[in-house]
Amino acid sequence: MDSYDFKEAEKRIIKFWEREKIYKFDAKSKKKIYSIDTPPPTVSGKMHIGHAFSYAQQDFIVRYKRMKGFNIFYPFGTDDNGLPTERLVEKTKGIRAKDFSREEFIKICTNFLKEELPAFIQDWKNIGISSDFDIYYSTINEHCRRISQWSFLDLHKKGRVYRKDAPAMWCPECQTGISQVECQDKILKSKFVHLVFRVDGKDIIIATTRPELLPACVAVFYHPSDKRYKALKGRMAEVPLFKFKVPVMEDERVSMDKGTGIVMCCTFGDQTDMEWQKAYNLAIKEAISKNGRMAEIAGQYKGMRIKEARANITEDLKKQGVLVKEEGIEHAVNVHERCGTEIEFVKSKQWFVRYLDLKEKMLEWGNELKWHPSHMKHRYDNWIRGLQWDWLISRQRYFGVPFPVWYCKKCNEVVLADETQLPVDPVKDKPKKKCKCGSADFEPENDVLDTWFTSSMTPQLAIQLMPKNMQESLFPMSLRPQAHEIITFWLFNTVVKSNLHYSKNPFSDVIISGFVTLHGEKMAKSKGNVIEPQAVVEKYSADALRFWAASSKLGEDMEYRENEIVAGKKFVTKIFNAARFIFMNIKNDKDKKTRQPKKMEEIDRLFLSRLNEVIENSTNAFDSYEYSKAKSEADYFFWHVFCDNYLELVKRRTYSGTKEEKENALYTLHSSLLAILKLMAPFTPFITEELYQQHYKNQEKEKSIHLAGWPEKFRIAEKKDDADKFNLLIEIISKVRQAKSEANKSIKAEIILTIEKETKDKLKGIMQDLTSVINAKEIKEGEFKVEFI
RNA sequence: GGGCUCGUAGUCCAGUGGUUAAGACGCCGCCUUCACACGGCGGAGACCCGAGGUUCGACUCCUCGCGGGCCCACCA
Repeated sequence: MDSYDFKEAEKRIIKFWEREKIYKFDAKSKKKIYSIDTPPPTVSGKMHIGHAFSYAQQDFIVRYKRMKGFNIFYPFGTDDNGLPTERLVEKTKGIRAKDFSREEFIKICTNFLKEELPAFIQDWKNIGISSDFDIYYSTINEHCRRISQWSFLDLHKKGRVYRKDAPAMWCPECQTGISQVECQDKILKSKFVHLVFRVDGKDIIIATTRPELLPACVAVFYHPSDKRYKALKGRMAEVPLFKFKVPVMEDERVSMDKGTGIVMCCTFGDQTDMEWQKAYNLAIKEAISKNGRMAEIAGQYKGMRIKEARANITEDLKKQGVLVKEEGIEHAVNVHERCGTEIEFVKSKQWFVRYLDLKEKMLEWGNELKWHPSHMKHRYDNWIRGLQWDWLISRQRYFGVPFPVWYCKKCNEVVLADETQLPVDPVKDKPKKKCKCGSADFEPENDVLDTWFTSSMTPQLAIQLMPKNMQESLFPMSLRPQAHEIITFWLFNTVVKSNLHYSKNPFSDVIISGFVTLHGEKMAKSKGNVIEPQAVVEKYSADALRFWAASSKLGEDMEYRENEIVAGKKFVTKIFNAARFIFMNIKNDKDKKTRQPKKMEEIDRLFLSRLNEVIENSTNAFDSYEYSKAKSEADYFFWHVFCDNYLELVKRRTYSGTKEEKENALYTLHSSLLAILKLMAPFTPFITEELYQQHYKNQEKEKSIHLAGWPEKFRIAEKKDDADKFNLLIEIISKVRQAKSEANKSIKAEIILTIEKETKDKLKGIMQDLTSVINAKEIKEGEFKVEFI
């Protein structure tokens, strides 16, 4: 074969891996298990380059562990119960979720996924991810709904979930509660109005952009160190227009330089308002109701839309002379990304997971994990320290895992589903028993669970696909690989859930990958700066893509440059050609010398000694998750030691050496190439598999290089000054090449070389190799000199 | 505003309390019987973001800046 056709080969090799079940988890094996809590990618389109980058990085580790002899449990799931999938379906099908019943919409989504998923998952296969794709879950399927609902029931049993009235983000236009991901920042024009509040007959001026919230005002705040208002502490302020009185209080959350430095607090104004309500146990007043209109307490403004009320109230404030100043401003507000409407906080009944009391324990759980890189733990800690609320898990969406809950119409009692009937859809199904009060008339819970509530169960989602007797040995898992921006969501929630359910951490090690940037920014569809990995694979091969991904350390973001991928492609070509040279000289199995010769040539010994160093360094690097170091060790050795020097040194013997010399050379070439292939197999699984299949399969036990053992050091007699001797040889070769280049001579030009006697003595045993590689007619003693003939 | 992180040749990145600061891409020059021109060899190219400090000595440790990024918070 003259050249390597990666397009043909990679397709063929993927099929080979699938057919031979190379990556199958062996449930019967006695080998030690290494299990991975694989991130389930969100189904919202195609695999993007960031996916390719981080999944390749976790795959390096997994492939290494597999070669190290572990029984690998590497499942694959897709996260498709969330809003992104819902949105994708709506977009692709041109429909709107709210026009369907939940059951209908779920059916549409499920069918859609059934069609789209194989192509979606194929992208992961195409970049050589070595998951056992038969261990598969989809976070919306029955299996996952059952586990997610079980989780809810279990937490309920443990007293960890509760339902209560709480402010929720609400879109008055769409009339639905929304989650944080549905919010968007938008710069809007607004008016800052300065209003007069009266305190003990004195006027104080308060600025606000929301005069329509005046009827919900419950207090006014200033900063404790603000001397202007210090005297007012504990007094009552009279709210303009509405004429009721609220206390003047101090709190550090006020910024002295904003507005007039004194602010009104309305229970559902914004986040801070709600914090104050909670902190000082202030009254709860609702100015805006769910339909987006003014509520009862707005008096004459009741029933008006928000903007209408704002205009009317502003007008009336002016009339009464209590509006002293009006200034136009621009500020960022949260809007509903679908309709652009400003988000309100509205009181409604929501389910929560109670966990604020566990902050100390959460920090301990984090300490018990082994973080790679270690600084990523700070993000976890920092998030916990800043936690202010219990986990709100209800979402007013359609496509998601329903709460396994009904409410008794007669006595309002919460009725839970029975574990045996999971998964349930309360809208469609009925409780197994009557309510305690005897009634059988139930109201279903319409909300669905936060998608993180389900994805925080990924270890169980995967493990429970296995036979019961296996499950215990798979949990906790060995490794959680993921990206850093979701430490506070996915990782945190998984750790919490696992500890609440099972009183232990879900995994022991965590590896955090960075992401791909373009011009310094994270690649994202919304920024329009995406590179499609599919196109990269098509043009340069999956090996090249992975080779590039291996050049960045864990946790480091990397700037995308197409040129870097070229280096990977060159590596593939180079190793193919190096193998071609070797096997040009080894025509058949008879020529293969797999046993180490009794009397080894000095140059071979020196070379293998150097290779041993690489094997050791590479292994150590992998053991501490430093795959990029492992890769550069092997890559450097292959290119600069093996190809640039050793192959040239050994040519004399392979072309014109004695039988013994030749056999010795071929042994070293044959066995060192295998070691190099193995060292590179985690990174470039395709070309290494191809060469293994072509040249090594017959003599090796395993049917794939990826099942073959990780290379062991060669058993040779190593001496202290081996490295010095080898480096000295290479240094001289390099100096001769330099001289030839400067003289514009061919690299093969014949020369007479002069070197110091001392140097010559040091190179005892390898002078003949030196002579041939530089094509010297003679090597003299004296000051270093290169003469052309 | 808070936390974390990064800042090394035109570009992407290695790296260590004392090195001739590594490699790759790009650039320039030379080299074609004998694995590879999808190549080889050689070369040019870096006051290691800035200012202080610790030290006999810092690109490497500390402090403060400046700049990029991510997450969180804020958005009266």
